[in-house]
Amino acid sequence: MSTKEQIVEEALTLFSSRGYQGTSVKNIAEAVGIKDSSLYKHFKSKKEIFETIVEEMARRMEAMSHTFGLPDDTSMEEAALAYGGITENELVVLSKKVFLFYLQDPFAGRFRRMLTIEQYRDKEIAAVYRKIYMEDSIRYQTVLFGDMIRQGIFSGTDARAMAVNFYAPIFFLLNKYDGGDSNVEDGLEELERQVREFVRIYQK
Amino acid sequence: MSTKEQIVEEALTLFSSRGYQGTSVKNIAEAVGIKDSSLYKHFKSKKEIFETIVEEMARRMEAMSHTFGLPDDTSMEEAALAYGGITENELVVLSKKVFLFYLQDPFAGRFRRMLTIEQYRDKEIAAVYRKIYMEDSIRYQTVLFGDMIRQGIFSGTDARAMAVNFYAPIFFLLNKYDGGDSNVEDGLEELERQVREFVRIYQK
DNA sequence: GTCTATATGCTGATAGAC
DNA sequence: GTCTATCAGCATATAGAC
Repeated sequence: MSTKEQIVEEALTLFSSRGYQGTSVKNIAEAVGIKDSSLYKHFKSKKEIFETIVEEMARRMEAMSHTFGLPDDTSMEEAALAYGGITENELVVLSKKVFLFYLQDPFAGRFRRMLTIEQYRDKEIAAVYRKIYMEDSIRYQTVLFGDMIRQGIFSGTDARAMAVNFYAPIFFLLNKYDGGDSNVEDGLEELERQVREFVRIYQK
Repeated sequence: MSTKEQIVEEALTLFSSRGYQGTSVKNIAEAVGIKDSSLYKHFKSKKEIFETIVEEMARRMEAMSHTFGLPDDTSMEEAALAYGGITENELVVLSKKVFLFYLQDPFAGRFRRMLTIEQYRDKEIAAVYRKIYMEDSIRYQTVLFGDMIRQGIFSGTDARAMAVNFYAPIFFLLNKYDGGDSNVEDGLEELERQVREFVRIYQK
């Protein structure tokens, strides 16, 4: 890994726990193992490091087919559009994948925490945060559940409300099991419970 | 309002948008209209201001009967325990009250934003955040929906999953309509939609 | 309880040697 | 592309006059 990549890496770790203002250029340089002055050969300012992180994440999200945030989110859509529909257990497995991705993916988890911290000081950051974790996710899943209602896999009259009922508990548990010493396995268990309740409610 | 109260007031406003580290003692003093050195006659350190805010909020939350966060949250419980049960419209009105309280209450809204920002840098803050906005809320509502299932107001097998299905969308929309220029009325509309869907799903 | 003055250290950033 | 040296500004906090 190049020094520039290391800087981005360590900066993201620090920004996601202490925040942008709570992290000094010296902190980042020390984590990388160079002097703070050397860091300016790679980035012209602290702000440029932050912007590079945001651009890098946008690039990675774009690389995934939809902004649901899944490396393989097409599997759900394919399942829904295919003959047999999606089973309850498939939905459980899929939800856990989304959950663990946003929580533990080496980049995505820290990035989400960073945006959570920084959203209130900058309108642009707030817009990015809402787009990724709220608007895009809900929009995509609304289409998905709309399809599944039409195919008779689920009952329901309001695909959007259904999408929120599916995604909001994931978002809620993500924020709950986000801290330092919280147990991820408890989170997965609670998530499974919610997904099974979701299926019980909406199944035909 | 005393100078000390003004300091707490202005500090909360600044902490909730720029964060603790992003706010200087001078910023706070300027907002109050005094010199930064004068501020130290009221608080011995910047950290003490922060701690005073947290204690003040804990005191206010305690003053309300339950940590659901409602000034008059008993109304729902009473309704549930009374003869007729709670109507759909009553649940909509109640949800909007909770939503607007956490979003716009002069103290609660800024306090929630402050904890959201500061949760990752300190385990104690994270614990307070989770207790207030997750554990207490869910625990209280689990009891509530358990009662309502027993009384035959709602169908359901898992009161806890039901509580999460009721509260998670509120939490999600709270975070969504939290930013600077987002429209609160849109949030209320979306909330009402979710509550009506909730009732549709769980009504007997 | 406000002010001015001051101490001390850290901040982001630059210049220039190697 | 790393280092040392240096800068001006701002941070938290204290001392002491009024």
